[in-house]
Amino acid sequence: MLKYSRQRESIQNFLANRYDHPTAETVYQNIREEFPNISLGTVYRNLNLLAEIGEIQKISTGAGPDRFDGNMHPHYHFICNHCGCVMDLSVSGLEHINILASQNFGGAVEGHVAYFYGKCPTCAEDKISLPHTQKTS
Amino acid sequence: MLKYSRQRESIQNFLANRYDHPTAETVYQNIREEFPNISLGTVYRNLNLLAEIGEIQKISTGAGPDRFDGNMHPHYHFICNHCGCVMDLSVSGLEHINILASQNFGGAVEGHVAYFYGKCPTCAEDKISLPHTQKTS
DNA sequence: TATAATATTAGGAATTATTCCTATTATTGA
DNA sequence: TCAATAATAGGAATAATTCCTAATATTATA
Repeated sequence: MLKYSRQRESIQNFLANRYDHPTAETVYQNIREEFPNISLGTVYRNLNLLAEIGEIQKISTGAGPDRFDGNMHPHYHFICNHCGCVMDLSVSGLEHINILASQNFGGAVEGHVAYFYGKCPTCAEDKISLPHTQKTS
Repeated sequence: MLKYSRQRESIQNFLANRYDHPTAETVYQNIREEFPNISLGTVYRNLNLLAEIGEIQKISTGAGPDRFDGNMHPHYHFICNHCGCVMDLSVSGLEHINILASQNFGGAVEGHVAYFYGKCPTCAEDKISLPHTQKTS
């Protein structure tokens, strides 16, 4: 049985107003301004719980720590190979991708995740070769 | 400049003959039969290096350790929510997915990864609710 | 073939990211 | 108001991976 907690509410509100897919550590640092004694374990527990009940999304990019996304409208993610930033990406035409994947497969395809890689708009535009600062914290 | 190493060749050969997407630890345990003194660090270094030069593929499922795939023919992966096994999945009709993702995006989409989730053929067939043994090692 | 340059290794320490443990505190239903 | 129990803080523990260093293997070239 789920009980209300001020810490969890604060974490969810924080994510609802961010569009940069922060890590657990970044969430922790920010929530500490309101709850100076909150522990990193509490942040992780609530992030995982919120993801399980479908209030937020967990993004495992395969490089670096997991990230979290408060935007639950259907969308994909783009990860810049250059600066490492993670951006929202709406892609239409992929509505039937699970059905495509089911062809010639004996099991049941119930969902998918997809990450797109390349150069983000800022890095693509830059003439200089230094990656621009990653917008993370 | 890349120099030949017997350990790296052995790791690549091992993966070329496996279809179960082993973890670094599993690779390590198996390569130890030929090289009893090989270190886990060497296994990781070579797996990452082989992945970088495109000889093998690294699979980050988001749960548990990374897995490695010696099959470089274009294909996707399916991860069973029930038993955790990782299977190859060929999906046609996704050839233009990077172009779709590029619509209304200022940057450059150069690639993507996608993982499909659900019940593998074995688990879908099972009447009992216990997950069947994961084929990992 | 011998030598020099340097890439790779073994072994283990260190780091990173995350989960787990426990006594205390907060929430909630009765 | 009280009892049941979910959630927390704080920190230890774990899992996965990377990093460090002296020794070894590979390779280009003399």
